Amino acid sequence: MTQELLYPSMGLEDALLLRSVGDRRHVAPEQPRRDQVGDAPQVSCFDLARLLERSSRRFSGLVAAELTRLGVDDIGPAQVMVLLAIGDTEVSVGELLDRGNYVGSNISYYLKQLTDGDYIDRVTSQRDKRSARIRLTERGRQLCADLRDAAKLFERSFCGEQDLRDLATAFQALHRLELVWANAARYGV
Amino acid sequence: MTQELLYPSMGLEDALLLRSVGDRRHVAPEQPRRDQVGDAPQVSCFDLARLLERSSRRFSGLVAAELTRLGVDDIGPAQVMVLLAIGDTEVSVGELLDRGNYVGSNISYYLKQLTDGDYIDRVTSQRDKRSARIRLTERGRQLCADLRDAAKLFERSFCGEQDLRDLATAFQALHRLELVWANAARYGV
DNA sequence: TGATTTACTTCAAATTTTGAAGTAAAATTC
DNA sequence: GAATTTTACTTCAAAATTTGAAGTAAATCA
Repeated sequence: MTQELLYPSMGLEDALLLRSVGDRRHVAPEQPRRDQVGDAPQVSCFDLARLLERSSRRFSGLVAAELTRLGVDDIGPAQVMVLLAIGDTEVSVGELLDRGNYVGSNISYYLKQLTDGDYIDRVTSQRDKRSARIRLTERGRQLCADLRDAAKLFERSFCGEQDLRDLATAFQALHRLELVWANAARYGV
Repeated sequence: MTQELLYPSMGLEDALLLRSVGDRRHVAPEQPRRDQVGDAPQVSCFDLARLLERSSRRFSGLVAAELTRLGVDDIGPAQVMVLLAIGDTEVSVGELLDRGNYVGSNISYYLKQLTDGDYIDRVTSQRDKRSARIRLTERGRQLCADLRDAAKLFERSFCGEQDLRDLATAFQALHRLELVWANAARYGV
């Protein structure tokens, strides 16, 4: 996410020794409880959920900073997420709703901003005129590319092999859990 | 998260076959790109970040539903997260800020609501009168307990062994990544 | 054909988040 | 030991986001 390589090869080992933003006090998220010594750490879905939120906030902060650096000031991290959710292909609003688990009116709101900022194009589908087909404009594509570049650079400078494996691990595990939660929303709850 | 066991032993295998909330269309989040066949799937931090958001939203929905069932209508999932972040011990506002990576005024706002709803107690610390000491009231403790019970029940009914392992895996991996991101915010960016 | 459903959008209200003060108590500096 | 700075918050108002209840227009169904 950064282009200024102040600490080109800092890995997590160092990260663990560092202080949080602003040096107010050190980063000390609770550790998951261990029920008995020797057990695998007990993680509740709440522990995980709070970590999800915290990580999201953290990441949004990074994106916001990168947007500032790129001189983009008409959209924020939330809109960027939608942009990235669209990807290279043409999608319908409904697809986006599912992809991000958004609410309809919410996506509409974001799409309006993205249209106003000329990041996306909307064309009504010919075969179903209720449905809007959405894709990135050149500007949108460029922004995504810039962000991806920054991310690549960031990964190379701040992440080790292990971190990248963690990324994939977290993704897979979380993806499975999300399905369980989606389910619970559908039934159960 | 649920107490109605409509589908007592539904595992992820089944989940994969199910439709999303409202049956509008099926759950089809993009898969991470594979650069080459046979490669481990390439996951970018954006892919992960969007998954984090989506999962959070999904989970918030579950908590909201559970709150409704419990007859709690003066606070929402966001406040619950703060409540859970407090835990069994007495904490300062600053500690909470770090735990959830919140902004100061934001936590203040939540704490006010939680105080109004009698979920927490705030006492000014004697040794540092600027600092507020915060802990759960009986009501707060009870709510947390109820939620944890619901989660336990939910886990038992909806999650298999693999899911629980995933929970732990995701937590650990994400925890590491969060540190990298925290770092980037501190330096780099 | 008329009724219903789907795929969205709009709008207004409620909620949440941010940022720029402000306050009061430590801790530092002079 | 008085003045300054820093810390640990709170408050307030503005901005951003989210929700929910319409509304519209096109498809589909009966």
